[in-house]
Amino acid sequence: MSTTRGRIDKRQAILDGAFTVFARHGYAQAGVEDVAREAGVAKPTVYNHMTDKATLFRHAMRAAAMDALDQRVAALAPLADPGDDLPATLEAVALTLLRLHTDSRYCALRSLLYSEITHFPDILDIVKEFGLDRVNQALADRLARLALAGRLRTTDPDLAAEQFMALVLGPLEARSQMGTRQLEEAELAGIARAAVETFARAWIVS
Amino acid sequence: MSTTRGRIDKRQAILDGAFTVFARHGYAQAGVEDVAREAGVAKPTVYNHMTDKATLFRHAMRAAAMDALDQRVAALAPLADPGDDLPATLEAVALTLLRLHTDSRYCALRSLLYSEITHFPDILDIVKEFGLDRVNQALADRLARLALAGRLRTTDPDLAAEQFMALVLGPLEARSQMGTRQLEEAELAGIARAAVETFARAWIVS
DNA sequence: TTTATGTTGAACTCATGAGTTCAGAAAACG
DNA sequence: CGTTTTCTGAACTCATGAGTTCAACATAAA
Repeated sequence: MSTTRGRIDKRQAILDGAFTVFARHGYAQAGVEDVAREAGVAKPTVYNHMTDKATLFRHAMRAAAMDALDQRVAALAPLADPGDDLPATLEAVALTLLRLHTDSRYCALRSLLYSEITHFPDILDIVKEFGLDRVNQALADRLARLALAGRLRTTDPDLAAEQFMALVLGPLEARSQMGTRQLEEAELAGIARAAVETFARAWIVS
Repeated sequence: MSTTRGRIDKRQAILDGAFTVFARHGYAQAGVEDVAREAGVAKPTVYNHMTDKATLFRHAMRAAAMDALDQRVAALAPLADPGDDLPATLEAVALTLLRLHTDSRYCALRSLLYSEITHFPDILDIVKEFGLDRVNQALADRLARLALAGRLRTTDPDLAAEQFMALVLGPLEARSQMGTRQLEEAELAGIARAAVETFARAWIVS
């Protein structure tokens, strides 16, 4: 087996610590020594698991992106069976998405993707595999069901999903000052409300 | 005078070259030597004008952000006197904004802001002074005039502006794969069209 | 031409951090 | 228990890049 080594498996601790440190200082400014300390591990141990600082970065980013995608897709669950009040359900989903988007680890993930995409062209694969496109697709699936049930205009579920996400997340990014300002719950709720109101005028039947 | 020195004033060349190099490699990976070469200047000359690599970065970012803001505000001009066809005017403005947003220097500016905001907390001032908030405000002003003229629902011009920007730029960011994929003109036009259609349903009078 | 200022290239110092080495400790396993 | 595997800490090599120094050079103004 390779799952149980001489000691505990430190791999996960290393990946977590790596993401934490990269999130704090950025790729170039973060030291492998810092990662080791954050993970409660010695520097050579890091190199036992990861050949490179670059490999370490890629694995840490991949893990964080997977995690983020799972959370977001899970947030769409209420749309599988919305009650009588579709706008209320949409508003609840929007609010959950907004809360997830204000999480500091997610903000850091986005920053890192944006900043290192030139230096690591291959992390684009991570975006394609675990990025917001996937959330859009999942949302479009839900909306397609609703259109089929006659509760949504039946033109283009992909476009509807795209615009819903834009109406929810766009104002957040505009107001959050690049993730530096922490919005209160009430403001998030206001954004969700406004987004759903506009979305409803364009897409919800009667 | 300090405007005319012993030779030509190299300051602008240094700032331009600095932004180009920072955009290519990121702050940490970019060398002052590279900046000097890009600007066609010797390394000590850079230190004659800028005390620090950090100062160099701040000045270069500020200049680039000012430039970007000017372009965007200028793009709103048609709304000062829209013809009979308000949706068409909005669509034209949206398309111009989309084109500006796909410019590689602007993408680089956003990447740099996102990635270095933790290491340079004070560039947040640049965002506040020259960021998209200013565009939102300018747009809200235009929309307020239109509301007063009875051509727009008169509830909240700030919200309308925010949602317009979200509907235009949100789908762009979703589709452009973090600025790596270059969209064709036709796709941009499609985004603008869809954005204005939804915006019109929610905000345009009859 | 003289003077003051700015520019140049090259060589320099110095700190930082990636990646390695190694002898020894500690845990898992028989 | 002994063996094997992994972890540890400290010290090491080595490349990179920020910032400086300096003597020679170019230019504008006096």
